[in-house]
Formats: sequence, structure tokens, C-alpha cells
Amino acid sequence: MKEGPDIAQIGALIGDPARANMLAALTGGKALTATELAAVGGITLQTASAHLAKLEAGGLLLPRKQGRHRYFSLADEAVARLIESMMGFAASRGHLRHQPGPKEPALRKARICYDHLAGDYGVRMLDSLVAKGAIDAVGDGLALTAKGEETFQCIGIDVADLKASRRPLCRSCLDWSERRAHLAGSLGKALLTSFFDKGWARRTAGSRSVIFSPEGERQFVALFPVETPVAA
Amino acid sequence: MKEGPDIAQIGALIGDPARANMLAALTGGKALTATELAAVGGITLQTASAHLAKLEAGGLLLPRKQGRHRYFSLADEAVARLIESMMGFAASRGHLRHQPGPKEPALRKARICYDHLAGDYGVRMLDSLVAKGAIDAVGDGLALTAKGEETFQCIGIDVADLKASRRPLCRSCLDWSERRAHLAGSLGKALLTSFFDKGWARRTAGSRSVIFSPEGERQFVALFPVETPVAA
DNA sequence: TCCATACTTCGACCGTAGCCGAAGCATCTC
DNA sequence: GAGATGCTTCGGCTACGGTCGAAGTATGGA
Repeated sequence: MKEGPDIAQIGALIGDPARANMLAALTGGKALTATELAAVGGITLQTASAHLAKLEAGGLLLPRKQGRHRYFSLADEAVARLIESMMGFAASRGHLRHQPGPKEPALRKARICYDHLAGDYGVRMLDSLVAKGAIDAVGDGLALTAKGEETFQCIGIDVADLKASRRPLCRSCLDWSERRAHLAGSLGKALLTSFFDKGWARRTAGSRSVIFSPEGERQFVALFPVETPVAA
Repeated sequence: MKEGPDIAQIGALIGDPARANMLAALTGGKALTATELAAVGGITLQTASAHLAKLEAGGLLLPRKQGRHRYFSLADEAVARLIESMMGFAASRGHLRHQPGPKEPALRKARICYDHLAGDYGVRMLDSLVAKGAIDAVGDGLALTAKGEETFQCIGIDVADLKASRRPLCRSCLDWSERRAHLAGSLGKALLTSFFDKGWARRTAGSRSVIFSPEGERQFVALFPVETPVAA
């Protein structure tokens, strides 16, 4: 009977469509204001305010006051992982949104998952890194190899710096659209950040999707080649 | 806005206390009848029937008709993982049940998590296996070593048999009470099953907790020793 | 100081979903 | 067939939670 932690509480928190939309939007990694989140949820500001208060009380959101704005973001990476894993689960049961919509393909191709790259490109990147021996994949676990350390140093990512942080370097995150793993953790974050810095890609305004420039796409594909199956 | 899979639906499904209790009970791995689940949820049979229909429609439960009983169990391991991960998350946010209750300690010590051992004993077992080199831990991932293969063969677990199945051999599962990983996957299942077969432990009637016999406990501790930190 | 913007609180409305009693099927036992 | 047991369906009640309009509070700018 009454055993263990109360999953009903957080289930109910996520179970409201407006709140779920807000959380999904915040999985894009950017902090959003109450007004923006109201729009995302398709509700008025007053209603959104009530929802946000509940999410905050439940420990899912972290507000940051800035002038007359209140920016909300996911409380931590654990929330993002939970949301993403629920998306994967929902997809596996066929609980899809009514209209796929025109933005869907872009989202499946490349999107932000909290702070790292997801979608087809995210999965391909990890595959390529594993194939070239930069990352070791054991079961669900990922680990940086010595060779990988070199590789990333060359791209301009200071692995030693990342190692200093308490956050895990490599983490596998199940991709809901591809149903396979992509790279999360501080290394995943650093990689995505570097793509932005180099101008290879940019985030879109109101969506999680990531748009690669033609040049960026070329560079990305060159850097993370995939074995093309030999044409039969 | 309308992006990706519908997490609100499954959130709402889990978000009802009665349904959450049912799901938690089913995480014990045993299939239960509608009547039993009604008791677990603290509701009448009619109400439970409605809840179960929803859970089934949502793809969380799998009913099996047997005579005049209908046995319900979690649809698959993915459901169990989702529930368990939500428990871990809920625990991390302090969303605990009102009364800890007298059964709580037994539950923290050893319990069933779908089909494998969890709780303090589950975590200790994995720690010990990693320490003796039977299992490799890389990041979150677990892999059986050659040495481990021998070890398990000696205990009477046919690893080759398990490998034949499509299900992953080793999987790490985050323990909500210990906040650390324990061993899931077909190997985790095989180990727990062997404890039951050897009479070292038994499941309890209405709970997830696993009770070790004095002799079983002795054997278990001998088989999976933990490094006692040297007294200072 | 005055107004605009960002957000919260209050109050009232309404719908949905949970709940149970009673009746209806289905299945097993005798 | 009669009766018990397990479960589902129906109907009606109720309450909780989501919703918005309107008013209230904070911050920024002119």
C-alpha cells in the first residue's frame, strides 16, 4: 500500500497539458518568462502564474528574478532527464500529439535536449564518436577514452576543465525521436556550445529545434562521419 | 508549442493516487487481480475497474485472463523503469508519503524492483560484483566480464542462456532508497530468482519487500562481501 | 510623479474525473 | 440449474482543479 515516494504528486504535476507544454518548452534549455510560458501553454497569464507556482513548489522549476521579469528554467538536469525519458516512453506507447505539424521534421533532425544536441544529428554524433574510438560504450554507459581526450582537445574543448566539475562528463540520454542514445553530460553540452560558438548552428526562436547553416552542416558531417552502408 | 510526444497523458495516468499505488504495487513484479489492486488503491472494485481500463488503454498494463480472474501486470520492463525512475525523482524532491510506516525499513533493506533485487542489498550486491571484477562499470553502464562469466557459472547461473535472449544482460537501475545503482537486466533477474530457489529469501504477501532467512543472509553476505572501511 | 509593463492574488464559474450503489455479465462450483 | 464469486457497466453525485476577469502589487522608464 503506502510504500515509497509519492509518484502521484509529480505525475499529476506533469499530467496537466498546459504544464506539460511548459516543461517541454523548458527542455529547450533556455529560461523563459511567465508570459512566454503562458503562450506556450495556450493559457492566460493568471492561469500560467498558478501553474508555475505549483511547478516551483514541486521542485521542478527554478525561478530567477530579473528586473520585472521572472525567468523560469528547469530546476536541474534530473528534471530534464525525467521529461525526456517520459517523452521516450510516451512515444513508445504511441501517445503522440494530434498534429505532427510542419516543425516536426526539423525537430527530429536536430534539437536541444536541456543543454546538449538531440535528434538524428545527436545520435549520429555519438555513433561516430564511438566508431572512431573517442568514446567507449559499455551497456548504457559512456566513457571518454584517451584517444577521445586528444580528439576533443583538437576541436578546442578543454576536457580537463570539464573533468573538474562535479557533473558527469559523459552520459547517455535516450532520444525519443530516434529511440537510441545520444550524448549528454558536460561533454555533450560543451560540444553543442562549440557548434553555436563556431556559427555552425543556431537555436530557433520559439522551439527546441536547432538549425544548421549549410557550411555548419558540411563541417559537422565531415567531423562526425557515419559509415555509409555499402550499396548493394 | 505542440512539440513531440504527449507526456501529459501518461503523467495524468500516473498522477492519480489510486493508480499510482496500483502501479507501485505492480512494480513488485507479481501479477495482481483487480480485487487485490482495488485494495491497494484503497477504492472499491468498480472504481478500480475504471482505473485499470485507463491504464490498460494507456499501454501501461497488460491483463491476462485466467478463469474468472483478471491478472494485471506492468506491460513491460520500460514501465517498471519509468515508475522506478519517478520514485527516485520524487524522493530527490522530498515528495515522500505521509507516514513512513513500520514496513519502511524492510523495504529499504531489500525489495523487488520488477524482477530484480533492489534496496540496500541490491546496491551492495552490485558494489561487490564490481569490486571483485565480475562486472565492469563504465559511467552508468554495466558489462559482464570474462571473470564474471565464470563466477556466475559457479553459482549456477547459465550466462550463455541469458545471452540468447534479446533483453540486455546487465542494466543499471537507480535505487530510490539508496540513490545509487543496483543491477537490473536478465542477470539481475536470474540472481534474484536463484536466491528464491535456494531458499535464501522469499517475497512477502502484500508488499515489495524481500525477507532473507538467517541462513540466506549469511550466505548472501559471504557471497557478496563489502569492503569494510578500516576503523580509524 | 505618472504611466506602462510584468506578474500575482482574488473570486467566481464550470467541466471533468473520481467515486460509489446497484444492476448486469461472465465464470466456476455444487 | 442455482448460487457464489470476480469483474464491468450504468447512473448520478460530488469535489477538486483549471480557467478567466478584475483588481492588486512590484518594477522600470519618462
